Parts: sequence; C-alpha cells; structure tokens
Amino acid sequence: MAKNLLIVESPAKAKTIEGYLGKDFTVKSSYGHIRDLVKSDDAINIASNFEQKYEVPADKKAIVSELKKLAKEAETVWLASDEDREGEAISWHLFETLGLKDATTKRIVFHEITKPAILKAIDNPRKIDYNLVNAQQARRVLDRLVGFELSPVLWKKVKPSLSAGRVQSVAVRLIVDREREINKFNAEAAFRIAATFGKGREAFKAELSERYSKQDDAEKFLTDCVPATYKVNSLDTKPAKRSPAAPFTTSTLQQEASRKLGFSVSRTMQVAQKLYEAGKITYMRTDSVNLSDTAINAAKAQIISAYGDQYYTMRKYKTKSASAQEAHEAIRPTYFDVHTVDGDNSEKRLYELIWKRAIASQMSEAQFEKTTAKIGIYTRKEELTANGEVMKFDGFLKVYLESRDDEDNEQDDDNSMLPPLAVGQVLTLSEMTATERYSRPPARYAEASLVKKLEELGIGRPSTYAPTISTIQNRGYVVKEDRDGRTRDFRVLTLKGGNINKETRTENTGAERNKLFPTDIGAVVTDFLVQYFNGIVDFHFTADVEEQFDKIAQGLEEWTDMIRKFYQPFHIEVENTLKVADRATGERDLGVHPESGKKISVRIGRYGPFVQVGDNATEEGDEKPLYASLRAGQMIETITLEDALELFKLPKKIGFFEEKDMTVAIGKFGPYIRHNSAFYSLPKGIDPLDVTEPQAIEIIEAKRVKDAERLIKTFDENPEVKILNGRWGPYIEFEKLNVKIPKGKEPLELTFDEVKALADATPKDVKKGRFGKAAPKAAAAKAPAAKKAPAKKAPAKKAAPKKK
DNA sequence: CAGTGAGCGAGCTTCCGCTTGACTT
Repeated sequence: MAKNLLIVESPAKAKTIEGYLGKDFTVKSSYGHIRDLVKSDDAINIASNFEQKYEVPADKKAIVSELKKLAKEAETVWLASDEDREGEAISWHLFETLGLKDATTKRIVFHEITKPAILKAIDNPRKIDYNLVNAQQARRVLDRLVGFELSPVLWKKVKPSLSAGRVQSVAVRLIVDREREINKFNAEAAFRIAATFGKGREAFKAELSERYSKQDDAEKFLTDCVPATYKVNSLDTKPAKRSPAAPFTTSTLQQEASRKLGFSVSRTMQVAQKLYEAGKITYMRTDSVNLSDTAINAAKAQIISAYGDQYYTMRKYKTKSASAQEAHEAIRPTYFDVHTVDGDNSEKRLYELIWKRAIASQMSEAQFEKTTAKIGIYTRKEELTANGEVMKFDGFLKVYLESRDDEDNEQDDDNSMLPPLAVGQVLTLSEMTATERYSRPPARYAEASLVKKLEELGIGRPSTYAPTISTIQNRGYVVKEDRDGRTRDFRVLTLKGGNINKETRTENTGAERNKLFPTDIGAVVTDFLVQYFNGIVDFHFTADVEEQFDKIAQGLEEWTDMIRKFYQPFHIEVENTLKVADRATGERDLGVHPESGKKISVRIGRYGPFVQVGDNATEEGDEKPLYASLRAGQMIETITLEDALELFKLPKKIGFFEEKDMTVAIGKFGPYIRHNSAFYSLPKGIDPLDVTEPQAIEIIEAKRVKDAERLIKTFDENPEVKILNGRWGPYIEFEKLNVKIPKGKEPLELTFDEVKALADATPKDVKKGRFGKAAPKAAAAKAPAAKKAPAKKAPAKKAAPKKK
C-alpha cells in the first residue's frame, strides 16, 4: 500500500498528478464536495448560532467510504483541493468526514497542474485555513437562508414550486429589466449621408458626421451637392495597433463559442469537459487568465518555430474581475504542439478555438496605418470623412486569418483601403445617398451575454453559469427562442448623375435568434421581489456580501456575526411580507369590450396568462365570463386590447369535409386545421382568420399525398399501423405512438408481431418525452426490481391496456 | 396543437457550488 494518499477534486486531475508522483502516492478524487447541508428546513439551527447539519448525499457514499479506507491505510493524507473558498471547505469536510488526524494530514495547494508546481506544493504543506472555511460556511448558509425562506413566500404569494435565490433572481431581473427598456425605447430616425467617390478598384466611401432628422434638410444637402466639386482638404496618417485578447476563462469561452460556433452555454461546457477528460485542455471552469511558465514557454517555442521570432511577445494577463478566485490556470491546450484533436466535429472546432486564442495571447500586436481624409464640398461648409486602414504587420492576427472566412463574417466597411490620395486632389463623385436610419434599442440578452453581465456583477461562479441559465428557463421565468421582427419603411434619397431620386424601402427590424425573453411569471416574480426584497435582488448585493466574506477569510470578522446581521432584518421582511402582501397575479385592465361594454383584463392563472371578458360569476345564474390563453410571445404587460380580442376569434369552424367539421386554431407550433382528430399545419403566409373551406380541403389533401409518399409499409393485421420515412429515418406509427426502429433492423423486413413488441416496449405515459422528470424515477425503480418477481409484473401491466 | 380560470386541502416544491456519470428519445 502506498504511503501517501493525495486527494484532489477532479478525477482527470488525479490521473495526471499520479503520473508525476510515482508509486509512493495514491492519488484519488473527491468528485467535488462530499457533504452538504441536509435537505430539510432544520439544516441550520438559527437559535444555536447558525449551527449546521451536514450529510453525505447518497451518490457520494461510495466515494467517501473508499477514501475512508485508503486514508486509514496511508501514513500521510495530502488534501489537495483547489486553493479557493470552496476548495478549502472541501478539504475541511474531508478532514471531518474521513476522521483524519492533524499530525498525519497535510494541506497543499497549486494553481497549475505541472510537475514542478506539484512538487513545490508538496515541499510546502500547510494546515487547513479555518478562516477561509468559515467564509465558505457563511456563503453556504446565506444562500440556503435566502433560497429557503424566499421560495416559500413565492409559493404562497405567486405560484407553487417557484424559486428565488441570490443568483437566479438577479439573472431573471436583468432580463426583465432589459425587456422593459426595449419596450420603452423610442426609435428615432435620422438621415445619414454617404458618398462614393471614384470607380472600380479606386472607389471608396466617405461619410458626413452630421445627421439630419428632417428629410428636408437631407434633401437640401443633396441638392446643394448637385453642382458641387470635391477636393481632398487634408490627409492624416497615423500608426495604430491591436493587441490580442487574454486566453479563455469559462465566461469568455462561452461567449466566443456562442458567437463563432453557435454553441449554447451548456453545449460549450459539455464539449470542453470531453476535451479536458481526454487530456487535451486544462480545466474548463476557471476565472483566471493566467498561464503557467511551462505553458508560456511551450507557446513561445510553437510561435517561433511556426511563424518566426518577430511574432512572439511574452504577455502576462491580469484578471480584471474583483470576485475572481484564480484557483486554476486559464483554459489552454495541454500541449501547444497539438494543433487538432480527434473526436467529433464540435470537439475539433472548440479545441481549435482554444488553441488559437491561447497561442495568439502570446503573439505580437498587429500594426496598422490609419488614414483619415477630409473632403471639402465646394457648395457647403461641411466636410466628408473617409477612413482607411492598411495592415503593416499581422502579428497575432495571423492565427485568426487562417480560418477567417468561415468563422468571422463581420466586415467593417469603414476600415477598408483607400486609394492613394493627395491634398488638393479633385475627386469625382459617383453617388451620394441620404439614408434614413433608426436608432437601436439595447440588445436582448443571449445566454452568453447574460453570463458576461453576471460575471461583471460578480454574481455566480464558473461552475454555475451554465446551470443558472438552465434553472431560470426550467422555472419558466425566461424562454430562449427566435422571434420574427416587423417590417418598417425607411426613406432613401440618391444623388446620381445630377438627379435626386427618392424612394421608400422596407427593412426587417427586431428579429431575434436564440435570445432570452422574460415570461409573465418572470416579470411578476421580479416585481414582487423588487417590491418586498429589494436588498436581495439589488445588483450589488453579491458584491457587498463578498466583501464581508473576504473579511471573514482574513480573520477580521466572525462569520456568525455577519450572518446574524444579515438574517435578523431579512427574516423580519419575510414575516412581514407573508402578512401584508397580496397575491401577485400581474393583473392588468385592458379596458372594456367595444360592443358589449364588458370589462377586459389579463392576469396569470393556473394554466398561465389569460384574458378574461366580463366579471366573475358570483351568484347562481350570473353570466359566466369568457377566457382565452395568451399566445407565445404575448405578455400581460404589453398586450393590446385589439390583440386580446383577436384571441377570441379562434378556434373557428371553417366548414365540412368528409362529414366532419374543420376548425382552424393557433397552437404551440403555429396555426393549424383540425379535422377528424388530425392536425394539419397551415402553410406560412395564410392568415388563419381568412382560411376558406376549399383552401382547407386542399391543405388536408396535400398533406395526405405527402404522407403517402413517406409510407414504406403497412400491415394486413392492422391497416392503421404504418412504417414511415421521417426526418431522422424510418419510424413506426402505432396508435398515435411514434416508435423508433432499433439499429440493425431493416424496416421492410419487420413483421407485425415485431412491430407490436417494439410498440409495447415504448413507454406510453412519457408524453412526447423530452428528457423529463420520469428518468430518475425509472432509475430508482430499476434497482430493487432487478431482483425477482416484481420485474416480470411491470411489463405485463404496461402491455395490458394497449390491447384494446 | 382541446378549454380551462372559484375555493378547499394534503403533501410536494426551494438555494449555490464543487464534481461526474447514467439516464432518455
């Protein structure tokens, strides 16, 4: 048995370190935290100085008992969890749970997984830092108190199962606030003047810095320019440079992978995890931009051999964010001489991105020559400005240039090249335009830009960015989706060949892809929290408590004092809110019905937001109000009276076909026709309110023809059972159930009995199965069922109801 | 991809951070 047991947090890290240390060391991993507060409400005893009740969760039991056994056998246990608040606490929990002894336990830390760093750490052991542990306890207890006192308030005052917390509630608030800014925003239009001089290769653009809000002024300018001549008044050339960005942290990797590869935040982390486990990159959950000396030297060798000396500049980066804990290196390739990796396409692309960013971070700056030409107009006092940029030395941009075409299509016209010009030179105008341009509202958050904002505010940690984004979507506070824009007109005046031409063009505005939108519930919960718990959802709350955690970590403050000071007023607020706050439904009056004069209002109900026409029926015989659910994209706070009334026009009967009604309605996936319990989606461009009977019949028949084309096979035993060609290959349609055909089965050769068996094996109760909550239950049921009799019962039960 | 929406009541939900698998269509 090895004399030494060394424990780190991650198994991949353990493997690497084991290779550095030889056979005197057994290196194991704790898989993160091994203990947590018990799930129940008595986890923290407030009366007894916030004493905590911890437990080892079920999925950590096995690893804890293994570590316990190894620790007993070892002479020395080395606690090598990360050097930050959480890492120190992990070491402490290990110490307590494994029953370690002070004399035979050593705490070591390193910021990078390199052999010299590990050896140096082993030469410099220390004791567990209890101040740091206390700071973590304060963090943990505060989050539990906030989360588990606030959430129940929402259950009572808004809706069951909702949640609130220090991090998620601010994330939602950011999105709600931004949506309101966008709604409030008034776009202002102004005319922008642009001129093109010269022809062909010599052509270049110049712009006027002034904007005209009135068309008359823009037109006057163009009219004045009709007889004008143009001359270069001045030329100014000066050098400019651009420096590379720091190597990736979790947050910048998520942003860049989103922009350049279109990855969601969680996809980025999944792919990065694979690369990390394969030993291709360093740890992917980090807030540090630091590179180890080993890495800097490896990058240097790579840059000099591939591009030459002049491309290398040693750079050390400093983290800007105050909340960073820097327990790891920046994200970088483990080996800089590995330019590509095996694996699927996304792994290759993400690795390439990481490699380029890390290499570029040690390269020379790019140098440019920027030229500004001021162009005089004989008939006006204003000058036009043309900008040109010439690259003198590519520097770090060399690394990006290689694959620029497919990953970077943002071309800034402003900085294209200028032809050779001289002061006093007379220019020939080929065209001048005055284009009406609208100011743009603030941008909606996408996943990655929300992470960026949270990081700036110091809220959340690298390991929680992706889960936080999922939580606020799972709770229904926020949806990620595409939305169509609206068309709007803009005017363009063009001066060409001495004539001014006026036209109106249209553009699409406000279209969004993969953006985060608040839901009504998100808005109502945010308003509620802002009203009653402003301190918690304040954007500076985390930064403020972090400051106090730091004081605790430095031994300047007692953690229980800090928590007490926070908790006492907070708890009073909770009690008070429970007493005084009304139920929050987001109710808003839209006015009265134009014909009947009945009251029209919107609010959140049991099944989501809806419109109500007429008052509640209070007595027997009262007329009942009408209801209609809001559609995707509609919100209580922005819906208009007209849109609300539209909701009552559908579903609508549009005629008869084959002795059955046809109705048209709008569902989750857009407008559709319902006929004989089947759905037929309406082709784009047809207004569901205008669909005629013959049109509907045509749509139904067209869908049938298409389905017939997809048909592969039917069965004599039951003509309703079909094998069809779907988007992802052939599948079986069995009594409204879509059944996947297992790999290796030829669909044409399947017999009816085989098909039936496949259908019976497909769970029917998992509706339209997304990876839902059914999964953990099935897993839990599996273990005991595997033993004997009950195992046979389950499938028999399932098959029975399907027979009829 | 329906239409639904009052109030009652049992028993459930919930936080943030640190780690990976083991599930599902």
